Order: sequence, then structure tokens, then C-alpha cells
Amino acid sequence: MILPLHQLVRERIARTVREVYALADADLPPIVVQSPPERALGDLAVPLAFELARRLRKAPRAIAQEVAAALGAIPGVARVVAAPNGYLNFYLDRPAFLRARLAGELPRGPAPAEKAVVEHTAINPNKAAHIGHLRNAALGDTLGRLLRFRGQPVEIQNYIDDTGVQVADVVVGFRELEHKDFEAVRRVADSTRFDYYCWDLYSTVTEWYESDKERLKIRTATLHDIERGGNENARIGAFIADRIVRCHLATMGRLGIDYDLLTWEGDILRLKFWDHAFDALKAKGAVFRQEQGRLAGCWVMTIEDESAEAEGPDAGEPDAEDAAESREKVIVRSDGTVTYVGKDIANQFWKFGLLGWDFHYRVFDRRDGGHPVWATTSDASAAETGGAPTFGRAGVVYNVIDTRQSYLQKLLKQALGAMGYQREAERSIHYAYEMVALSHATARALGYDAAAEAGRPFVEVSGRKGLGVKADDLLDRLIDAAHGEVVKRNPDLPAEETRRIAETIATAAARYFLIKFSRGKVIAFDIDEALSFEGETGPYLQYAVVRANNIFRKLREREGVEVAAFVAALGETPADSLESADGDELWDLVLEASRLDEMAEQALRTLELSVLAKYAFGLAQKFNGFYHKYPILNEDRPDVRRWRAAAVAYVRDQLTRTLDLMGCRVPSRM
RNA sequence: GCGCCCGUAGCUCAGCUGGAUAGAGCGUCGGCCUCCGGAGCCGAAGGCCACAGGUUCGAAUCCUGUCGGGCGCGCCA
Repeated sequence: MILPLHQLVRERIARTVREVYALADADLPPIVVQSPPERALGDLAVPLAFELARRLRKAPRAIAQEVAAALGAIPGVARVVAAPNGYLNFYLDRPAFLRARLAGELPRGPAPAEKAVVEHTAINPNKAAHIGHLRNAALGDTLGRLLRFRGQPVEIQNYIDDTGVQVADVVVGFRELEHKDFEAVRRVADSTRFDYYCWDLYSTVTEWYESDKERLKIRTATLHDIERGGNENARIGAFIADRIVRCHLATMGRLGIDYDLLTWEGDILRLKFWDHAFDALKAKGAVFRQEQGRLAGCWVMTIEDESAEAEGPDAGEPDAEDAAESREKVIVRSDGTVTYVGKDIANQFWKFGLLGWDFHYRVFDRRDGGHPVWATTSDASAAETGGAPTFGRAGVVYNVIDTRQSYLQKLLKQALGAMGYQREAERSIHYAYEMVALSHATARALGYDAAAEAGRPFVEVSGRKGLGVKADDLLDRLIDAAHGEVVKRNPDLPAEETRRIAETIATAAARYFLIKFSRGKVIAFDIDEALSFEGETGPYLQYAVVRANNIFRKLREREGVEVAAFVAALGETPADSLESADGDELWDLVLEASRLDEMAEQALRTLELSVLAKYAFGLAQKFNGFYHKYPILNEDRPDVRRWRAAAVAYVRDQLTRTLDLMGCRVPSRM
């Protein structure tokens, strides 16, 4: 890892600059450590002299030279050069650097101790997951892994909207269209792919509503039944939600995505979390009852509007009252029922431990027979008797949810702020990303006539219409494609291993594809593109690691030598080959491999996980180029051979770690 | 109407806290298997970084405006 070295360089430069120019800390601009565009220019670059030029009234070049001369020795740094244009360039001690990385990583900087709650997935439990949900889960899961990598405690939550209209719609489908009671629904669930069955039923119900709007009254009545509980519709709804959630967990499990806690909306209702949050909001005046106008009788929250505030108060305008009213968001309807926003506010309060109330907890499932997936429950008698871990009470909350919900997520922050929880409002982070749509070609392949949308750049996925690529279908197709390739290349492998490898490859293909785009970009999903295993894809990355592993496997088989032996021997291995120009490419590879921590921090700072994907791909590219050019097994010079093997071992380890952060494993062969 | 996001090679996209010569994949064209496995490697062609101003020693990157495109803005969730 490279960050500790960055820190050291920053500290030494700061100290030197303070001494040489008699500057106070406050006058010192932030010291940026960069990576030079070419390795020949150095290993680390600092453009500080440009920043200081104006204040010191000196040419950047002169400043760089003075700082370089006064810097003195820095452990791990071989030499410092002031570039003619003013950059301060650092060349590292190559052999020492590689030896240190292989001997075990240096201690990292202090990690944030506060717990991070990451909520992701949150699919309505009424149909199969599709690729849009997969983007959410892949981003959320990778975010969680990055936070853990940094050393921060992480809790992954999945919100289950088991009492919403979408579940109600499927209940309506079973009852009104298929005339099924609870037992009949159970029989369907036991004998079909239930999430697929409901996928179709859901779109059928949607059409059924559209042909006669009067039927929407049945939906409303069913929704009320579900919210009230204690009736057949509520039983069916709860059953559907439970079974579909299990389908979702299985689907996500195929991608290595896991959860600590499932938060059920029904429990929030039954435990009256909203009532507690409502009392608190009323007490603070964060919500108030609107007595007049079109929102009379509603409890509303005033929405902050930056542009309006900037204009200043001019209440004299004739339409000022209307404008003010339009900036009020209804939290409790005039009939006394709470809106979705209200439930979300209560949940957000709970996540920070601000509600003063807690759920009971039960074990919902065990992954791979071990790790429990916990779920909330409102039934104390159903709670796990052995006690549950502490959930919630987060220091920071990441809600992974697509950008269309930005408005609502902003309200959550505001509610916290209005309650005086400024810190929590700041640490209430909406991880926003753009939706997944379908390319025209893929929409056509699904049999969808997109003629009406021919002029648009993509075709929007619609759960209601049943238009979309189901997650499991995509994974199945990826596995089939990967299976074909594995068989072609490894015809003699046992069927079971072939299958396992194909699954590992398919997972990487899917996950890399979902991570590689920056979050602000709409993915126009194209099935052919996603099924590709060449170029910038997950399998390309795996292939690089498999190649590296093969080298060490051969070394073991042919010569009985382990990697550890090479590492142990580095101490007395001459390093001329590494320090000379002949070692430039090897060194470039090692240095790039060490930047994982830097990239992980950048990804977290910007919430741009594509940074991690691009880094992994670039490193794999570098390795493949090196692999092609420099032999290891067939290298005769023992010192050169050792350094190469050591470098490849380090790169292999770092690339494996990077893949793991993206939820990808490395197959035994490819 | 207001708010947020996007506009970079034929296509899909990177481009870090403003920094050194704007990159990658796909596609096209041309090479490379006696070798650690070709899911690979090497090379070529391909750019008004949407447009116009501004800030700066320095702008694809920051600011303002314009033009395209997408998404939000409900007593739905």
C-alpha cells in the first residue's frame, strides 16, 4: 500500500517548507501527491511549487530546487528531483519498497471508528429482481466492502417494503384474477419459480387496472387490509413478501452479496415507530398542521429551497402564499394516514439510534449454513432468545438508491436537521446513481416493440409492464456462455469444477459490468455487451490472476519451490536488475499494484466505485503486458528471476484483493 | 416553470483535489502461438473534449450563459 508513504512525504515537505520560508501552517496550501504521467519522471509528484510561487514571488522552478535541496533523506525515498517546470519528483527505493510490501503491509492510518450503515437492494418483494436492482446491490455491496477494507465497522441493511402497493397488487392478482386463497397461493409458491410467477402476475394486474380504473378501489382496499393485519389478504401479502425476499436473497447470493439485517416496513408500522418520530417532529415544530388552502388538515414539512432563499424575503408578492404552499410536503394526510416519507423518516431516525425505540430481532436465514441474516420483528415472542447483535446506532448512513429519489432523500436530511441533529443530517448520505435502461437492440430481443420510443436513447425498464432483464436470467446466460468457453479450453476438467468455474466467471462478468460505469451515467444495458468476456471485463481481470497463479503452480510442480522461498531470498539478492533501466517496467508494475489503498480512498471520497474497476483493469493490463514480455520460469539469471517472481506475487495478491472488493473471486483455471 | 444529472474517437465509456504529450474497451485494418495457456500481446487509423464567454501561471476539469438529451418536482410508493 502506498498511502503511508504519501503521508510521510507530505509531512516532510510541510516541515521543510515551513522552515525554509518561515511560513505558518495556515499559509501552507494542501500538499497534493500525484502520480506522474510517465514513470521516467518519477514515482510520486508534488506540484506544490506552483501554489507557493505567487505568495513567495518566486519562480516555481527555483522553489522546487530549494525545497528539494533542503528536504534531507526520507526513508524509502531514493532521490528527489526538482523538474525544470517546477514539479517536485520523488524516486523511491525500489528493492526496499518491494521487500517491505511482501514482508507484510505497513500499518494503515487510523480508520473511522464510527459504524457505517449501508442500506441497499430494497426491492419491492412482489416480483423477481432485474438488472436495475442488480446495479443497486452491486454498488451497495462494493461500497460496504470498501468501508470494511478501510477498517470501518459496517452494517448492511436491506429495507423490505412488505406493506406497500406493489405487494398489494400481487395479492389482488391472486385473489381477483386467479381466485386463490392462502393455501392455493402457497401451493403455487411451492411448485413454481415464485418470483417469476409474480413478475408475470404483477404486469397482468397492472393491465387489468388500466382497462377499468374502478378496479383501483380494490387495490386501495387490499392495501388497507395489509396495513391493518389480521385478515386473509394480510396473510397472503406477508407470505408473498417472505417468499419473494428469499428469492431475492438467493439471487444476490449468487453474486456474493449478503446482508446483516432485513428491516421490514410492517414492523415499523406495528411498533408505531412513526408515532414516536411524529411526536418528536411536532415537539420541535419540524412539522405543523396546515389549516387552510388545498393542504388543509395535513401535517406538512416545509421544504428548503435554496433558490428561493437566495432571492431573499419578499412576502409582498401577490403569489407568495401559493409559492410557499407549493414548498410544503405532506407527511400525514388529512385522513390521518402517514405517507411513505413519514415511514422513511422514522427509519432514518432509528438507523442513527435517535428514535428511542428498537425492533425485536429474529434470524431470517443462514448463509452457507453459518452467517445469520437477521430480520426485524414486532413480535417479542418470535425474537431470538439468545439475543441479537446491536443494530442501527450508526455514525454514518449510506442509502443506496437511484437518483430519482433524490428529492425524498433530501427531505430525510432536512428532517434530521430540523430536529437539531445537524451531525446526523450531514452524515445522512444519499448514494445516488442513475438507472439501468435497455438498449434498443436488447429491448427488441426481449420482444418489446419500442417503435414509439425509437427516437429516445434507450428503453426504460418497467417492473409494472414486466419489461426488463431478470437478474437470474442474466446470470444463467452468463454461466452458459462461460461454461462453453471453459469446456472449450479445459475439456478434461470434471463437470463439477467446470460448473464452479463458469459460475465464478459469470459473477465477475456481471459485477464488473455493473461497477465500471460512473454512477451518474444511465446504463443502456446491452445483452451482447454484458455477455462479452474480452477487453474491459471481469473475466479479463480473473485471467490475469489465473496466469500469475499458473506460474507459481508450475514452479511448485516442476521445482518444488514456493513463493515464500523467493520472498525470503530477496534479502540477499542483488537488486541491480531492478534499479537499472532494465527494471523500469517491473517497477512500474509493482508501484501500480501498491496503489490499491489510494484508489479505495478515492472511490470512497468521491463515491465513484468505477475508480476501483478502472484501477483493477489498468493493473491487469500492465500485468498482461509484462507477462508477455518477461519470462519467469524460463529466465536463467537467478537474481532477475527472483525479482520478477516476487513482483508478480505481489501484483497477484493486490489484484486478488481488488477483485475481492468488487465481490469477484479467482477461478482455479480458465 | 424550477431542481438534479449527462454531453470527450464510428459506438460504449475513463480522465483524480485544476497540472506534464486527452486515454481505454468494442468495432475496422495489419502483425504475434516450438515458449509461464491467444478470455492474451504488439501496431495503425480515428478528437472543434456540445457551443460561447470568464477565472487561473495552467481548464476536458472551476464559474456564467446557450443548445441538445435524461430524470425528478403528488394527500403515489
